[in-house]
Amino acid sequence: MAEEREGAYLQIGEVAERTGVTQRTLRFYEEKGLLKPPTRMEGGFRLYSEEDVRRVLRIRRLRDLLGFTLAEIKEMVEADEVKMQLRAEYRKDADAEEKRRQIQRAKEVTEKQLALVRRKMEQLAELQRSLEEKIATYDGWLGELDRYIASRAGR
Amino acid sequence: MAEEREGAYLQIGEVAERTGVTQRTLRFYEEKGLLKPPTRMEGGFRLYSEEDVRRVLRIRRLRDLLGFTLAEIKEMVEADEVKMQLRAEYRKDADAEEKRRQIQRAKEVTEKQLALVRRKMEQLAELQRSLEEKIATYDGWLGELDRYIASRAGR
DNA sequence: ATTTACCTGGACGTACACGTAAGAGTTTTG
DNA sequence: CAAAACTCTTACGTGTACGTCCAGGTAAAT
Repeated sequence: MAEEREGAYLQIGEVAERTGVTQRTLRFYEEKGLLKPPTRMEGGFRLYSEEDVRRVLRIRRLRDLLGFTLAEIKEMVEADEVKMQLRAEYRKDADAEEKRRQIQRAKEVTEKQLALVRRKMEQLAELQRSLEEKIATYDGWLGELDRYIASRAGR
Repeated sequence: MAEEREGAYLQIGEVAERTGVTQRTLRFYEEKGLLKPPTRMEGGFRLYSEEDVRRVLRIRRLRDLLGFTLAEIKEMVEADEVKMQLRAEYRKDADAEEKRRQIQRAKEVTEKQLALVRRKMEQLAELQRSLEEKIATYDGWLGELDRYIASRAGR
């Protein structure tokens, strides 16, 4: 097996294990632009960082639990890239007006996502309420039935 | 064109229009058991009820906004069927123990759905929080930038 | 009665998100 | 250094959720 914890760089197999996705999925995400091409060994093996692992986990959460498509997730990931980019050159102060426009754009994208998330939460809350109501109905029925069964047995 | 509002029975075209899905999708849902086979005219044309329309809308909400798969939605719809069924013969009292088991089962299914919904809501809340934080960061940057730009203009 | 709009089942096509297999190369281990 | 374990690219396959097209039957309006 591969050496353990070599400087914090992980091969695709270990990333797959840690994130619970297959190697195919990792290559697929790279192909689709969801993961930036990782560094490689001389032989061509991919070397991932812990940051990459976190990103994969985030992608899966957005997909599995929240039902976003990979296209939507890609947008979000790209918005993150912009943020990192801006943060990195924040001090370098190249053309303040241009930077302002970029930030404004990134903010608008984020606000759209937020609006979407809020809509989803409202819908989920409604669904939650109706499910709780349903369970209450079942409990009521069960109680009645149990009383009925008990009364029959008692006779 | 077809007659307007004939006794509250709708043809597939009108249901499609009202629900925003295609006729193909309606037939597909029927094929997959998400919609019970509707009544037909002598000629074979499907006749839907308002109840059917509501069900379609519910299916779409579960799919589009909450990201459930049709298989999951089918389970939910079937649980509803059971509930309707039970409600209908609630008074008829045939075998109380058997009915108890059915209700218990339906309740368990509903509880699983509820647990899933709660997990999704937690994740969404977390995402919401991080998005709000991101926007705050952008706002901070914008404020700084604007002050900088103003100070430059003032000089 | 005929046009016109609508519907039917069946079959093939498609976009998304990967799965799986093949054959060859690379790295690690004994 | 050779076997074992891992990874590489390429390419075709799969399940889901429909879209699209077809030939032909049905319904409503003129």
